[in-house]
Amino acid sequence: MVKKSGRPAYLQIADDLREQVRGGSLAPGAPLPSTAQLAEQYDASLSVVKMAVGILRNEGLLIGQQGKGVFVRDEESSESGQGTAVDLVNEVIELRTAVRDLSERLAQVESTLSERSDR
Amino acid sequence: MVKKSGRPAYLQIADDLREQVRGGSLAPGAPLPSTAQLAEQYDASLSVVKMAVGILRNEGLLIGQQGKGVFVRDEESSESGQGTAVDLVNEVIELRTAVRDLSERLAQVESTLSERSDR
DNA sequence: CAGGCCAACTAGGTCAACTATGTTGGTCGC
DNA sequence: GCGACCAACATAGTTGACCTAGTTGGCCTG
Repeated sequence: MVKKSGRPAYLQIADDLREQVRGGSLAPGAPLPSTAQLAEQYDASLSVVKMAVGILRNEGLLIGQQGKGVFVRDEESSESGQGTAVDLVNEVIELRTAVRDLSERLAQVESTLSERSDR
Repeated sequence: MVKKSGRPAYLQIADDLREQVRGGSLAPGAPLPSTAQLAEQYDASLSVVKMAVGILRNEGLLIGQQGKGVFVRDEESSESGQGTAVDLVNEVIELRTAVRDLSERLAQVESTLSERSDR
């Protein structure tokens, strides 16, 4: 990261990675270099790399798996945070099923708890 | 931040602030407490507060002004592209984090229960 | 009184170190 | 061969420090 623009390093790295994903140079499902390797590659500290990855992880573009690595998200969506309406719809569908799942599991747990505490 | 959920502190703080904005307890244009005050208020380090603010800043919900403070985005301050869609996006983001949080807590409870019934 | 300087705040960025946790591969003893 | 163990590596989270830069208000000098 030698670019001397006023733009902070962690944003430059995030931009670069985002572009690599969009450009196909990092295919969906493919692993990124390790944090340490990226740090060396961009000539930045571990912290700024972790920040950059954190942003893209927050945007849903990357998925980090502890102990294994960071991977480009496959499946739908991608496209940066504030995406199209289609992304939003998909997100809502996901959330709806997630809520239904949670409700069922909660009911299960609750009944188990009340049974046990009753006696 | 004393909540003992598995959710990391910087996300809990981000969620809380996001909710305060949506709930109107932090009006558009209003300033947030200083970083140091927030850190004390949440009983967290400066770093995690800065991280939380950074996320919301990245989401466009907050606007930081160096030397002055951090303010809740004021409707049409800066373009921010989609206008009304931003509200929906924020709502979805909030729901997503809420679901993730609940999911983790449920998983915690479930594993505790199954452990206990094992013996 | 006016102007300028300075100290005390603010946010933002970067770095280094530590902990926790998960994955993987190799070695050692049986 | 197989299981237990262990070392090396990975992400993730947290903390504390240091530096930059903008803003504000008060104090002091001319």
